[in-house]
Amino acid sequence: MKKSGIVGNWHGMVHCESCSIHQAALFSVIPIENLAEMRLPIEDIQFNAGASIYDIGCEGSAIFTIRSGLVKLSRFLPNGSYRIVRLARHGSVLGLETLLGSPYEHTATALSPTFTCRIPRDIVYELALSYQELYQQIMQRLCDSVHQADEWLTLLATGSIRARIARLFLYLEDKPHNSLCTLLGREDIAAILGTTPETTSRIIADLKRSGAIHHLGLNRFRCNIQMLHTIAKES
Amino acid sequence: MKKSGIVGNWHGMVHCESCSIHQAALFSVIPIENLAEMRLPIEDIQFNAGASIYDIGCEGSAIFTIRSGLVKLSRFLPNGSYRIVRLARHGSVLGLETLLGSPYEHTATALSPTFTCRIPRDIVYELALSYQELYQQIMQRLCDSVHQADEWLTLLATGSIRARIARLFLYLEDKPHNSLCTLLGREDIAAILGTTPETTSRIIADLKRSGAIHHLGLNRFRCNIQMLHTIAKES
DNA sequence: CGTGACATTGAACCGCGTCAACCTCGGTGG
DNA sequence: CCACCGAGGTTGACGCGGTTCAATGTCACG
Repeated sequence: MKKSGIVGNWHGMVHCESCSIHQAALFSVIPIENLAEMRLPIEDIQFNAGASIYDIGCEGSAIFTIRSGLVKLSRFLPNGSYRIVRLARHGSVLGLETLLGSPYEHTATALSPTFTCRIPRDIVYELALSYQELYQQIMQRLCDSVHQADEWLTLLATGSIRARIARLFLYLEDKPHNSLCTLLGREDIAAILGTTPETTSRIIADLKRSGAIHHLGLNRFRCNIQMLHTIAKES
Repeated sequence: MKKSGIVGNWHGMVHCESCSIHQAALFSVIPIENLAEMRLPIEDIQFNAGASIYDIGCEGSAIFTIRSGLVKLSRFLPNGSYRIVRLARHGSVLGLETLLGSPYEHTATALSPTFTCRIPRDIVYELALSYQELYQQIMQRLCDSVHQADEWLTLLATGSIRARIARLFLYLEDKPHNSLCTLLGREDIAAILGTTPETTSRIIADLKRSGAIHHLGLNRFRCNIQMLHTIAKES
């Protein structure tokens, strides 16, 4: 899970035209043959678990596409506590606010080994001149972020902690591999739900006892979707 | 505060070129003389306090610019409770998700008499063809929404209810008319903060006693900004 | 003057935070 | 190879903050 390095590792320039997630990526609107001949200065950067991708308040000049991995976006309160406001995965784009001239609005931290493409802001501007559909793509991403944020608030910041944890399990469930779920560290869960690691731990133990989830080792769980849905509706 | 009608009242077509909030509006990027000759099918619609502007899940074909008034955007939970996820005021644009083909993602309800311009989606598409800067405008609005949502979560859904209420006062303060603040009904406040009307009422009474706020009648308050900031930092 | 919607207050209960002890497990060094 | 160590997870006891339910107060409006 965790290795030595804290900062991202540069791994050379990427070839968008042969990207594994091309069809899900921002530049999917650009014909592959054109991408191939453009030689864009897009870098492949990897982050170990725990590494920071960028920090809140920093003037950035690039966005990041996540090819694989899991990233948390956090914000801080005057009193020093913090809250995770979103998770980003495969296909997400981070730091879109820099396209509009704002500094980064979150601290982005890798939760698992994460592979990203760093795309300089100016490249996006340039491409948008020739490919107006790129605007649609960006608008779509922003719209998705708004939707995600609103759902986050209603699902994961409302009601009893028990219900929130059930909703988090359902939220994290790998839909393809049915009813399997990889959970985060207790402190991260607490920062998502607005509670404490202790309460989190207690309630998860409770869910295990009641049979709503089964521990498979190393934070992997098999979920009883039915029961979790019932609990999610409570309170 | 509340009159008879529940639905919006149609008040004729608007003249964008002479709009009171033109410089803050979506179409500010379009030269006034061009706006004048276009005769856009944009309607002026008013809503009384309590009236619904649109409902979550409905297929919409228009966005709304708020010329004046106050609007709450709500989402609902499986168990019937609901949460206010954002407030919109003078200059805000509602329903941008329809531009991307999604149904409305909130129920939008006027909290005070509200004057809006209803702009059909197709008009935006059309104008964007000639005025690409319009995309920047829309992206800016979306980005603002994301930022607002994230702040909402960290400020108004985190920490003790006492701290949240203090932050809400600071959030609602009319910056120009210093330290004055118009509060909402207790139930709406509760739906913003994720608590109950009773707790809200109790804590507001407490803040009055401690001198952090002074009641001026009909939900108007004069705030002691210093004290509120101190309380906002607690817990 | 009566009525209904909303705000306030009280009292009892309990969910959750807090603090502290203990356990578990993977990594490290002797 | 094993014993130790430290980080993170678990569990217990206790108290506070916030919910709940119910009664009462307040004000705008018919």
